Amino acid sequence: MGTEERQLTARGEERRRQIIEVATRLFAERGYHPTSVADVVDAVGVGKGVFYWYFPSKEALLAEILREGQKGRRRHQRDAIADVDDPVEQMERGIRSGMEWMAAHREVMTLIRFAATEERFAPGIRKGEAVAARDAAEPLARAIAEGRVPEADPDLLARAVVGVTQHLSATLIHADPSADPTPVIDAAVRFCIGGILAAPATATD
Amino acid sequence: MGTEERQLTARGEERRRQIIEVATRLFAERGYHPTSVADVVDAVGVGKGVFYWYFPSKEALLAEILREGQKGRRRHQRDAIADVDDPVEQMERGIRSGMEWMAAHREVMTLIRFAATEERFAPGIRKGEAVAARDAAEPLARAIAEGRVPEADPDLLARAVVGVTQHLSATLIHADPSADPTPVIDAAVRFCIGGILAAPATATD
Amino acid sequence: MGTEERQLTARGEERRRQIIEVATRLFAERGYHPTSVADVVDAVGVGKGVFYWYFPSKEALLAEILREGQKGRRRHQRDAIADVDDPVEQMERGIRSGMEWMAAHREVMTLIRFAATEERFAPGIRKGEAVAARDAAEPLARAIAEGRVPEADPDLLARAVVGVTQHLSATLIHADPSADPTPVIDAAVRFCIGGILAAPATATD
Amino acid sequence: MGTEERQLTARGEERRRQIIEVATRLFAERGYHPTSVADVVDAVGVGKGVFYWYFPSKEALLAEILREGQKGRRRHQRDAIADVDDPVEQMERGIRSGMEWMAAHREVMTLIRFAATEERFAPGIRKGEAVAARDAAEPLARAIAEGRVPEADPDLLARAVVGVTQHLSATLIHADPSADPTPVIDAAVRFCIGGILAAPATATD
DNA sequence: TATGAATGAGGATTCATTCAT
DNA sequence: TATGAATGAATCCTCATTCAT
Repeated sequence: MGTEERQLTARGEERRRQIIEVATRLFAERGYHPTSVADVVDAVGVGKGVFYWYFPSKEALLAEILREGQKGRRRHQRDAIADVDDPVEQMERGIRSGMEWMAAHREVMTLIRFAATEERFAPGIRKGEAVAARDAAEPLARAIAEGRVPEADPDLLARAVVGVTQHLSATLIHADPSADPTPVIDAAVRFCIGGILAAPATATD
Repeated sequence: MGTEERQLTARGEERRRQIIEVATRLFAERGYHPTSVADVVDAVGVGKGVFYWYFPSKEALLAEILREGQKGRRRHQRDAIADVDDPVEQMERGIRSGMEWMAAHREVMTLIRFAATEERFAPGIRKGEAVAARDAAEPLARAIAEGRVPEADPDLLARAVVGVTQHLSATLIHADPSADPTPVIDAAVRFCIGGILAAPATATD
Repeated sequence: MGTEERQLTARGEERRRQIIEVATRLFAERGYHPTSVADVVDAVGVGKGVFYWYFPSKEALLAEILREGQKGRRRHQRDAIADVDDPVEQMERGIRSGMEWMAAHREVMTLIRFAATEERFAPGIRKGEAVAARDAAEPLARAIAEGRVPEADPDLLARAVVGVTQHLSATLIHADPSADPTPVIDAAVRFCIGGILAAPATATD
Repeated sequence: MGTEERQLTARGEERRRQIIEVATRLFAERGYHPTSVADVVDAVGVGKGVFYWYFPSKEALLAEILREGQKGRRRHQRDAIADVDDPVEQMERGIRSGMEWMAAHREVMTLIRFAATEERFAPGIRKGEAVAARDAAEPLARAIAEGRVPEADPDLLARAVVGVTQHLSATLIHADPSADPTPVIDAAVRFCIGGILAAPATATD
């Protein structure tokens, strides 16, 4: 009976969640590798075996955290633009909601950024990023088709936006979690929309 | 006699450099933690003692790689704008040269991004980033003062630029090192300049 | 209440038997130590508690399998010679029936051979072997007394027979369970009878 | 640098041998699985890492012991019949020398018998046994061709001989290592030669 | 009877670092 | 300078067994 298909009771489900939360915090604080399984179970206050009752390996736990994180971020962003039609407003809302999510989940974001640098986890991250870029590229493509945004590669623009939002989150917002992130988010939106609307270089010549 | 102040012969200097290069590659490929000192010395083809002759610890080696990397990037960027006066052109040249450097040093960039996620190395990275942001903020501040760029926090704009360039490097340029990075760099420049020039939100109201 | 004296219902008896059979198979296939109690209960499709309801420990389960196996083999052999008086024919029938039993219980035989090599279980195996040797030695002693077999140590001859039959079972018959074991058994009988009837060394001088 | 191709110094070679010897003893005494690597290195009086300097794994160490053992037994047997031409005398000498080797290496023999019962090691053992059977079958085939031994499958006869010698070694000789094994060996030779010379069943009819 | 959950000692293995030569 | 060898703490993981329900 593998760990995967195990049917958990309510109590079990709670334990599992607890481990995920504690591990997310510790991994983000001390790093994935420097944090041992023993650290995690000690922090949870259970025996070592419990970990392996719920997860097949430390690696699988991180993979799950990453998967959940990327899924959560995507859902949050989708919900934020669900009731909007205008593609430019969708873009703005997407940027804003993405940053809000990151501000609220800075630990998961740290792990995602870590995972992107380690070949064992990078493929999963890249896939999630590709999905996110596709999500963001859709309104962009529409806006371009409508002539409201200059012709450009929507995937590239989407990735540029991700770069801005992720980096500002990581360096400015996460640096002081108690501060109000709104000004940074506003600035990020402005910057991104400006970047997207930038007339293509050729047009300037 | 500590490792730090050791006076190396020419041959020693070469060995040291060789270790740094091999380690940079291995750390970037497999991850810092998953790569053992044994892996490094085996790849270099020397005994373990050699490693500890040149570096006091594995951690110190990574720290050195990071330091060198950040220094190199800064120098490259400075050189690129040395003979330019116009702040807007400085910004553009800075963006461009920064991305060129990243394209040519993707292994070091991977390590920098990793190091930013691990508390042991993060302070050094943050310091380097702050310096980079200050460097970039200087022409920005000048441009703002000259009225050529709308009023905004130069540090924030600089960081947004770093986010764009770093992310596009990591996801688009590094993904296919054999492809010509110029189009991506051009688009990044356009995006960033557009973002910088974006009229402040207040102006839109 | 110890596990030993537990009074089992018919269903309980069946469960117990099922565990023994599954465990015998798994132990023989993967080895006793590499097979975990979890493997056994998973294969049976029950929870872990069930195991410890029927057996006090994994070790006790193996001991029981071994005891049952040795008892079964002995009974089978005894039944086979019950209605024969001639000691030489008894010997032949004993060899034949012993090999038949081994062919039909190769998993148990694997466990017996394993147990003989591990000090925790070896004493039990040795005792069983001594009994088997005594069983076989009895007709031998009679045949020697009757002058139909040259003077020799009956216990040693009995053990030689066990060696032949067990090894041929393990290497030739178990190697291809679908093949007809009769030719091998015939040859074993011939070899053993020949060995038993061999004139003592002294006679050759 | 894998453990395999490591070039050892004289001191290293000695260490390696020491580990093999201590492990052989402990594995045979307590069983392979119940003996931990820690037990081995403690008995040798070295740190835990030493083990993995010389062997890639506990399993590899056992495999090596088995390989060496089978090679040693074969060499011993070959040497014993090197200067003999007569196939019947070769058979006798082979049986005798095989048992002498087993008497002198009862620990290795215990491990071989254990390994034959565990699927991870069994293939190697079976291969070794096939070789041994082929070795023994050669003089047998010759004797049959010369009409000095009745027609029979030489491989089967060879395996019967192995069964006799191995079992008598394990149960009678190893039981009391201080006793003189000669009488048992003599009896084994007599039994085996008798078995080999036994007229085929068909001839009796 | 039965199960899911928990325990925690123990096991194999790794690895940064040191040391004798 | 350089190497092979050694160290031993630390790591991930397993597993026999127990327990609450």
